[in-house]
Amino acid sequence: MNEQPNVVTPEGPICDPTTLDDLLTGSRIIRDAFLKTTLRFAGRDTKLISSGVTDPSVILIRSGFAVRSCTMPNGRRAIFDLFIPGDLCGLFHLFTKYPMEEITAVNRVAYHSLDASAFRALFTQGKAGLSILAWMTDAHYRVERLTAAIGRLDAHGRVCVLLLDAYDRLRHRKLIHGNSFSLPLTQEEMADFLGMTLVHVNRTLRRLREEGLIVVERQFVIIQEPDRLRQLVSGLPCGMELPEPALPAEPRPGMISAQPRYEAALTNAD
Amino acid sequence: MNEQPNVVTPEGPICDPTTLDDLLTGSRIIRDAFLKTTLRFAGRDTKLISSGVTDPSVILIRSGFAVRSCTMPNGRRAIFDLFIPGDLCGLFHLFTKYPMEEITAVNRVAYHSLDASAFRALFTQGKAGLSILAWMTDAHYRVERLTAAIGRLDAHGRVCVLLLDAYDRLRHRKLIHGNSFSLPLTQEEMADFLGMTLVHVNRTLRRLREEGLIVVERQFVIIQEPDRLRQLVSGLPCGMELPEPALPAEPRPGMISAQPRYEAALTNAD
DNA sequence: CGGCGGATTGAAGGGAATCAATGCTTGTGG
DNA sequence: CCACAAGCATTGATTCCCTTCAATCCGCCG
Repeated sequence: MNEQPNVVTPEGPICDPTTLDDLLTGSRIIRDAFLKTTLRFAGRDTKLISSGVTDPSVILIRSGFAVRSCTMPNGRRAIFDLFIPGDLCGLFHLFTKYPMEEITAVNRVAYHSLDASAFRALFTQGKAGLSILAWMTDAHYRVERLTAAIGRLDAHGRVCVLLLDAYDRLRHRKLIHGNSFSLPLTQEEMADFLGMTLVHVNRTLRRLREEGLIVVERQFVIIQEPDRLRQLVSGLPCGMELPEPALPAEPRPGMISAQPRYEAALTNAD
Repeated sequence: MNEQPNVVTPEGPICDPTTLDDLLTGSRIIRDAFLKTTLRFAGRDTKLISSGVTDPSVILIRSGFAVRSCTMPNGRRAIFDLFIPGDLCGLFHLFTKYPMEEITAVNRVAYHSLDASAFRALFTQGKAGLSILAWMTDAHYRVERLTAAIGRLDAHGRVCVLLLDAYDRLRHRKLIHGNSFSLPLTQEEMADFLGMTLVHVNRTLRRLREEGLIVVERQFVIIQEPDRLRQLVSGLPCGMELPEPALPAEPRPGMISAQPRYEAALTNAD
């Protein structure tokens, strides 16, 4: 039943170099299309895409965080994905006239948006289609990873997955460099993400702090033992670390200093 | 916090008619490409796509069931998706050289397969690309629905989701017509799907039977109160009911009788 | 007939939810 | 500048759903 040993994937799942190159090209086309649109802003808890809206659009996040979620009749909420700066969201609304899910800013968010038909047009432009596919694949892996975590890990493990994943994604996108970062999620939001309750998230965070694994204080996270964490959550499906074209540093001038400070990059705080 | 009433989506999320038409055209191209390849067979517990394999391919299921899953170091398994006849699987392996996940037959499965590069070629052929996108979207909705169920529903609700979804998908594909069908999953597999234990799946099934909602006996399911069930699990993200071209009825001659029997269609049993 | 995989059921324990109260920040208005 | 309220974080006590462990049963196949 457990015959297969931990097949450690060598450097993670990644396709061949030529395809990687195509993906980068495609992503540039997409990025440029978004950058031509005006930059918009949304405050905390604003819906970037509402549930039930007729013609949803696709969004490129420039700064800030957002989540994809839905609320059930009993009032409980389930969060499926966390979007960080540079992410494309709403890809899965391309064919749905009335999405059940919504995308909400957890933060002050700066973004560009393209309506579904304009985005579908992109699809036939050179390598852009391939890139869209890759973005969707990436998003899909994140949900699968989450599903596995919620279904087969206890509270301790789930919180580790959430924090470690955020850490890794922010690092991969070069939005942070050290071992700490700001994560503007309330404990209730973490709970909705991980299929737990606010109270239990709190207790679990305390335990993690006592164990010296991770410190979370206010909305500031310090990853103390990345390697031990990574070991704890091994075996879950993992993403692809797609190549990504850099975004022009910051939407608003004056925010970019010589060495980018992550607080500025992430939360648009002073 | 719970201000939005149950926005019942009128007839489910579906895009505009012209796009629907394009999708159907695209799906036909894809279907034909698969049908040109030889038909293969796989027995129960055979891996259609193994984890860690270098160049995974895409598969069209002709008959039988399969699951997408991964096994964690502690020996526990998580199942992410259930594939039924007519499904495309392995779409999310297009860019991953070493997938962590595997696709396993839960049944005797007949299928066609195309390797990743051949499938990627399809991508640029007319509307096929759009169709692939739609297939991925559909699969994505299923996992999100599962995530919400595991995270925010109790055992009772989760089992309902699993059985009702299987029922709806089989019906949508016209593989069954009545209110009963054969579902070749063991209780352990259901447990891995729903983030529960085998024992508790069993108890929950008993409770459902006692309540007169669903009867599951051996691998045969009878949906007794579809409407009450649907109400129980409302609020979850729901799929799109894509238009699909019909597949030629049965891979092996002699299995198709005047009125198709679901046992034959689903399990290849005599 | 014996063995095996799957299903079923019981008893006991634990992890997480629930209920409830208190503290801490932050922002707002007097 | 302070008071107050609102939202979030923290902690305790209790309950219960689900897991774990274990035994038995059933149908099937060699």
